[in-house]
Amino acid sequence: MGVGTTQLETAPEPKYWHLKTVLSEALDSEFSVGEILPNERDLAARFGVARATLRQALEQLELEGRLQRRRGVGTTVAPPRVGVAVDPARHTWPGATGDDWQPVDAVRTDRVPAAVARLLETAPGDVVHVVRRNRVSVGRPVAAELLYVPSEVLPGDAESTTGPAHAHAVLAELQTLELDGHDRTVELGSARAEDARLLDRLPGAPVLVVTTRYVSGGRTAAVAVSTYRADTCRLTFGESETEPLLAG
Amino acid sequence: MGVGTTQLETAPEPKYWHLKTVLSEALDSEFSVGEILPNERDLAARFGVARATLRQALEQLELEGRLQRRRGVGTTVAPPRVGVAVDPARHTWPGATGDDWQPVDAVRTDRVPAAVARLLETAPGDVVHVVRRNRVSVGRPVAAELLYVPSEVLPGDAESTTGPAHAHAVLAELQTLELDGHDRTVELGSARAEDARLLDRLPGAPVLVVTTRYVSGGRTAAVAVSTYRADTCRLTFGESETEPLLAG
DNA sequence: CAGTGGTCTAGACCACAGA
DNA sequence: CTGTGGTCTAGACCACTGG
Repeated sequence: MGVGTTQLETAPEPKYWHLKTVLSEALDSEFSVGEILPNERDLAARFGVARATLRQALEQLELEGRLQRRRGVGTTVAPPRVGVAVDPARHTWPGATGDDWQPVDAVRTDRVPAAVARLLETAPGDVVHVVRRNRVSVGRPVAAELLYVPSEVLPGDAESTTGPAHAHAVLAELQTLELDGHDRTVELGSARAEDARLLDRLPGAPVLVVTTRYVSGGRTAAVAVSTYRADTCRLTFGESETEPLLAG
Repeated sequence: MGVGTTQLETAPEPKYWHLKTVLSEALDSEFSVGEILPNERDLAARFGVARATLRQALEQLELEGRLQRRRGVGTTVAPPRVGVAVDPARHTWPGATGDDWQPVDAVRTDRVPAAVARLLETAPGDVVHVVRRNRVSVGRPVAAELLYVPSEVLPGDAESTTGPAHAHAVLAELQTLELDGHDRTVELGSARAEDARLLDRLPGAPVLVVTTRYVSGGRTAAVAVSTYRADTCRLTFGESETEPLLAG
């Protein structure tokens, strides 16, 4: 290489990108999980950048699950992401004994999101039961779910029409059906206000949206839309049922 | 409720959040896929907010796959996310005939990321083949992958040690082994500089990182780290092999 | 070249947690 | 109350695309 050409071709690296790298290495070597970082104003001053630039780096690190920020409290070093099993080896309905979800309540409605209606193949006006469930892992809420079940597919409509009792009733009736199979999609989304509150995050926080379609008797009998915290969760899909391995 | 209490308990909604809602509805009703939006300065002026605030709303919409922004060009309405099958019904090694990946090249190295070394159970200094592969869907690059295969597990070390020929050689040797099973994790990440370039995105762009562990003969024989564009992709995991359904 | 989105600054005020 | 992160502003300049 010629004299002075050392840095040619290198587009100037954005400050926030460089900052992120520096911070990331500092987190590895100089901080331990749970430790609290200096506040944003101090950090920005220390690195000689505007607070907005420093925040851009912190946002990336939070997205990657390295940091956790809480208003009024501070920025702390996040623990490694927790592995959350999404694909139970057993092919069972939601609500089968031993799954990791706790039903909260349920309602009947004839208004479901268009995307869900398309999967359920329901017409406008069809009554659908919506069961809300939460999932907790190691003491922290990790996911919120809305489970949609068309009234048609349930053998006998439960007496209750709302509340926790109705949630249990809908789940119980599902178990009586034969499950032919299911498939799933995973995509990135941002938390709706309601889910954000349950997940202890601000609205718009990044989430992994898992959509599961349950098939019974040749039709889509239920659709579950599960919203996982993207910062703290690593979804695991296991086929080797003997060992946890990647789930650790 | 008493007079004047109508709005109590409502924390003021952030402007960017409200903006996002308004824009989202406008996208549904007044714009079609591929259409180009007014530029950021005009949009900000139209809504009476600073450009930074407008950008915060646009960023969210891009994260959700509603918009696509390109420097020097403009902001366009994104097509619906493309469904990408991650879980082939067939349990096969990467590189089996008919998979959707095209090998690019491969190298031998004794330096692999710590997380990968842990999965492979390799010691520092062990030689590992690293195969780079790309995945294209409907003409667009959707994923980049690094496939790590310890030299030990390959029956005969190929003659070539680098380049496209070596990539094919490593993949071919994998097919001769018996595959016991595999498991996967999915998590949110940000694109490294190299992957970002391949995916036609800026560094740090949100990606879905799929880590697949292939087991053969009681040990982890290979690990694939696949990086999917989170803005344009919806990962599909199918078990009902008869129909595409959710993949559409 | 002109126009776009991407980066960055130096402030300000607000919402929230905890003492 | 103080201190934290969250929101917002009104600028500026840079990097890239396309004609």
